[in-house]
Amino acid sequence: MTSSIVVRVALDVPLPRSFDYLAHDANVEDVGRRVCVPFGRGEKIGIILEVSAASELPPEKLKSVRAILRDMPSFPPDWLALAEFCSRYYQHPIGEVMALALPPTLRRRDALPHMPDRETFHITGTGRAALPQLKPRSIAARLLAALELNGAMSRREMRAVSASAMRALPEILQNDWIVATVAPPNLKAAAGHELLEEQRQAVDGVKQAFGRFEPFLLHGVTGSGKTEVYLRLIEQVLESDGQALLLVPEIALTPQLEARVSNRFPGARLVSLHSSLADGVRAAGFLQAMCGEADIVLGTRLSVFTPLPRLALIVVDEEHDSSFKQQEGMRYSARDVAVWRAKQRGVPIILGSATPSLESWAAAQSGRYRLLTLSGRAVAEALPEVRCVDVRREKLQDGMSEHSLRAIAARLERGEQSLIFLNRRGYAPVLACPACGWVSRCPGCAANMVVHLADRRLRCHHCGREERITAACPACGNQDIHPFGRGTQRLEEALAARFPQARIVRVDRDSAKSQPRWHAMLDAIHKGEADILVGTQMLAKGHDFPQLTLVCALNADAALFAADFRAPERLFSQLMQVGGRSGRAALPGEVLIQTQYPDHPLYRALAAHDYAVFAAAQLAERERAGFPPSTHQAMLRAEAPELAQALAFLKAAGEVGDTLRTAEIMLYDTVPMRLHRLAHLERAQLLAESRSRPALQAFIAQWVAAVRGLKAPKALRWHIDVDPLEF
DNA sequence: AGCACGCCGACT
DNA sequence: GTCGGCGTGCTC
Repeated sequence: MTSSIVVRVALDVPLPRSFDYLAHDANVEDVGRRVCVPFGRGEKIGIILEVSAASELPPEKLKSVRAILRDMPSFPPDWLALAEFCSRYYQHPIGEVMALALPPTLRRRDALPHMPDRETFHITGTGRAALPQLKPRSIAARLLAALELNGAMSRREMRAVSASAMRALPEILQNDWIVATVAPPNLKAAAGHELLEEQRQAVDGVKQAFGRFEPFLLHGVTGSGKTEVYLRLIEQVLESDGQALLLVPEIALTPQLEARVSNRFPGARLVSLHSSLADGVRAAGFLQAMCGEADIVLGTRLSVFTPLPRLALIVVDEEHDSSFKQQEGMRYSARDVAVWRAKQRGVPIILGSATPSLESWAAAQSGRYRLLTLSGRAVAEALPEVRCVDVRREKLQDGMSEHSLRAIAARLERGEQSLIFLNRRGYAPVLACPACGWVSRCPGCAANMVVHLADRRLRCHHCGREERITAACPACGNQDIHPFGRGTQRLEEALAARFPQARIVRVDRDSAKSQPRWHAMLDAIHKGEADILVGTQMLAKGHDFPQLTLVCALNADAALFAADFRAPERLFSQLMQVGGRSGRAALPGEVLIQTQYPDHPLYRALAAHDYAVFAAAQLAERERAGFPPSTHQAMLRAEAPELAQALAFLKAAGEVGDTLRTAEIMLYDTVPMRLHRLAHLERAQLLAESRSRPALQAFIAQWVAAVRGLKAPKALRWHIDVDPLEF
């Protein structure tokens, strides 16, 4: 009997299992290594999960690995465990989880990216002694001579001596003619702001938790100095030779924060990671972090999967932001994964927000997270005054109340900026024919196509379809068709007509299409080259405009009575954020909310700047209605060309679910999604819910396994969304 | 997901 | 008589 070595390999295929291969030369060191294996008729790169003596499968079924890729270190056990946790928790195949966690370059058999050049080389005594004996024109001789002359050189400088220097390098190093040294990074921080008492307490609180797991919720309004708290703690982490992971919601926000971090720690090795990076850069950053050569990793949700051997602190900034939740493939929440990871690694984690997610807030209320509060604005400014403008009895002018218009006019006179917040881009939400009732429906989606008058096009904001606007009604030929409703473009037009002297800047996804344009706009606003800003929530995030003293919110009410139970939470957060833009400098700010419900508790809480009151009311309501966080949910969704197909599949899934569920599990009826058709696919969903997370986890594991066995039309797609955000 | 094999319609 | 439709089954 011959002894065999078997490796268990995770492969990027949508199958909920791993694959065994024979590997004669594998050893335990290879766990976590990349491996090239034959699969079907092709070959794939996978990751070795386990090395063992035997397989469950009969030996004749096993193929042999092509090669174990030993060109980089193995992924560490904690990284493998993280992937396995995600696979289990989100019911997603392990190979796909790992593929998603890796930068694309490492999923292929590509050459590894060039790492930053931090080594410097010096000639040794042996080298000096050997130099006269070498052929003078040889590469080795020229390199040694250059090193003798210059003292120390980097790889790049050595390449300048001879293009083939790198080929000669291994031999020269082998002979001890030269030594490589890596200059230690300078981890000294530049001076920060003076801390307020609350900031100091927050910093001290987290400091005491270094070296063990403790989750903190850092609650502080815009301008209260959360970032300074993070920076102080990162400073501490760097001093004790740790790595810090800083997660942020969006790329658009990253450059600002990145600049602030790198200015603060000019000598630290900062890696910034997000999906729009070039493959090589991303892989290099990932490897640097993995080799412990990066001190700070700053990135969007995907960077939660970066291996960090010296991890000492995790920060999730704007933790309530929905962009931490991936909305396709494995629908993970980077915030939740980060908390798990902090626990796994025994490090503190800070979730920071002015308007925490109700999940995090509830955790802080129950004592599971420790609450740290920054109640004042660090720069000693008053919070803006928030007022409701009752529009019930008023005839609005272009969607604006008299009061709002006068407030804008007053700002114009004083040379201050106003911001009009309307969370609806385009010119008008729909084009319609009053004669025959035709409306600009999207043929692929259960939605209207939005009028974009600037380029005379209709656009579906869901699937991206575009059409030219015709002069006459496509149904009846009537020449008199109109845009109905109001978007930012129309608002901009109306304001321009009303305030011809004002410089108006519109900020939405259309006007700030490209990164350079977006930055140019921000810059212009900053320099005071704009009087009125019109925009969507794009304006709400992370930018302060010193001359801005007025924010008007239009059309906020829609979210008050929306079907989605999270709509009020989002509205509160949005208004709080956009309101926070105003009055940050010496000028007091004012926020006007145009509403039909001036006494609504949400607006009252907002006017009082009282998130806690709002959150308590919402949590009570959620508890009453049995919504998260008092319950836990998992959503099974299906999409197919025909709604009946999606419904039938989910109905079958519901029936197997009923046979598997315990009394702790509630299975709802299958229903079409609110946007029931998207890009020609009909979509439906089925909700599973439980007060017990373990019970729900146990149930969905069985359920998904059973659903995988269900037969479905070829064109039908389905997925499970654990802890869904969207309904 | 790919990619095979496998049985029934309109084409050189 | 074949090229090809996508149904179903497998991948260590």
